[in-house]
Amino acid sequence: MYGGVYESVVGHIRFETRTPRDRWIEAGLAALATGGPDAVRVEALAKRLGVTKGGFYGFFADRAALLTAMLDTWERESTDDVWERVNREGHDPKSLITRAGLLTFSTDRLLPIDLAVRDWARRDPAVAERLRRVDDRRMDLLRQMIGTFCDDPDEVEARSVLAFCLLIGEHFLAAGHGDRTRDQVLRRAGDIILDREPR
Amino acid sequence: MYGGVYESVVGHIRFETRTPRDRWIEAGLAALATGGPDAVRVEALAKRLGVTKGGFYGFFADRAALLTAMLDTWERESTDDVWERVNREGHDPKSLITRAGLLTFSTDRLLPIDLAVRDWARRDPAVAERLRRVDDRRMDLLRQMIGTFCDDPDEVEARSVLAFCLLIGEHFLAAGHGDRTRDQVLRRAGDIILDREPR
DNA sequence: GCGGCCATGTACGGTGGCGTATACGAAAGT
DNA sequence: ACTTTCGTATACGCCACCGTACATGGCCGC
Repeated sequence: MYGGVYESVVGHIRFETRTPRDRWIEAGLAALATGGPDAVRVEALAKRLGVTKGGFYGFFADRAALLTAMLDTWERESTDDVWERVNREGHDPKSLITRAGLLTFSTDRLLPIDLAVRDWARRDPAVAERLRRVDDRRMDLLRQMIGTFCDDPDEVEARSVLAFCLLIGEHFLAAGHGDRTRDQVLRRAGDIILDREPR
Repeated sequence: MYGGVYESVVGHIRFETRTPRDRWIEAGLAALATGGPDAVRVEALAKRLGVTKGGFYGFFADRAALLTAMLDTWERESTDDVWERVNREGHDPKSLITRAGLLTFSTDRLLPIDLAVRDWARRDPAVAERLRRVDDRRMDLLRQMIGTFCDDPDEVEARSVLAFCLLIGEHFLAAGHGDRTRDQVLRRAGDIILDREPR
């Protein structure tokens, strides 16, 4: 029982692959997002992909290699995402922060992975280093935008951290807000960070 | 080779216990803090405690029962901690927030557990419900204190969430701050949240 | 100091996951 | 068509962990 066939290219040789390397990585990231690093299990991914683990070890030396590859693509996609966000939306700094999804953290795909990686980074120094690279880029973006309407560099840094922590912490905060929506509260919090009149 | 003996009391009967229930829970929380829920493994805890798992199943029906008991004590200690923090330190709201360790999140013991529980809650609804109870209490405290110098209830809510997210998010943020210390930036961020002049 | 109690040690079966070895089978080239 | 190639299925040994059954040996009250 052999499934469909997908194309891959290595060097100049074109050959077919039923479940290419990328699909393993994709499944791995999905598992990471749902259940953390410990949920990334070769045999479980195989089952989810409708195959056995037979082909896995042709692409990866072992489970650790998959985890590394997953982090590679996550890091790349995440930084690309930051870049794309800046170019896609206009250049008005404040609206860029809120509208471009810096307050909603854009993609639904990357967000759960991001949160999982953050927790993972607390235990694995190698992951922490990658996360730091990604976070540094995002912070640069925030500093740049907040710097357009705030002169004191210390204050820029403080407001940037505030923005970032709000974006992250929101997803780890379980409390309710009475009659208000989480979104309402977040918008108002954004007004404070951006030193803007509430609408 | 039998180790030391600890006392326990159930009903009116006093008996000895070498590794009482509490010690299993304690070890479980330590493992949770270090490696997440998946790291809480009966045999690993036993090894860490210098015993075998023989006695474990006298205290707990199974691994799940331990996890529940762990969450019980965590929830109790966490809410007690909030209470104690209010009473221990003075009653000046702003200094209470920063000094009482709401900006340092007090105990070194509870913090790592707290962070682990937060990630855990994203996957387990039962954990999420417990976390919500704890967070609601903390948010109440924040609202109360911030309400002493801020009248607009919407703004109180926003600033409270901002404070909370800063406390949590800080530990999930990997970015650096150039020359500045994380603490310096946090203090300045606190100034913004508390609408206070920077010192 | 004797007997019982009870936490612990020991041993076991079952499960699930990792990584390896080998056979199979569909394409693609010749 | 025959062969090569390469992903996949299958089967295996290994190990870690769960939960159970039973043996063991300190404390305790007597």
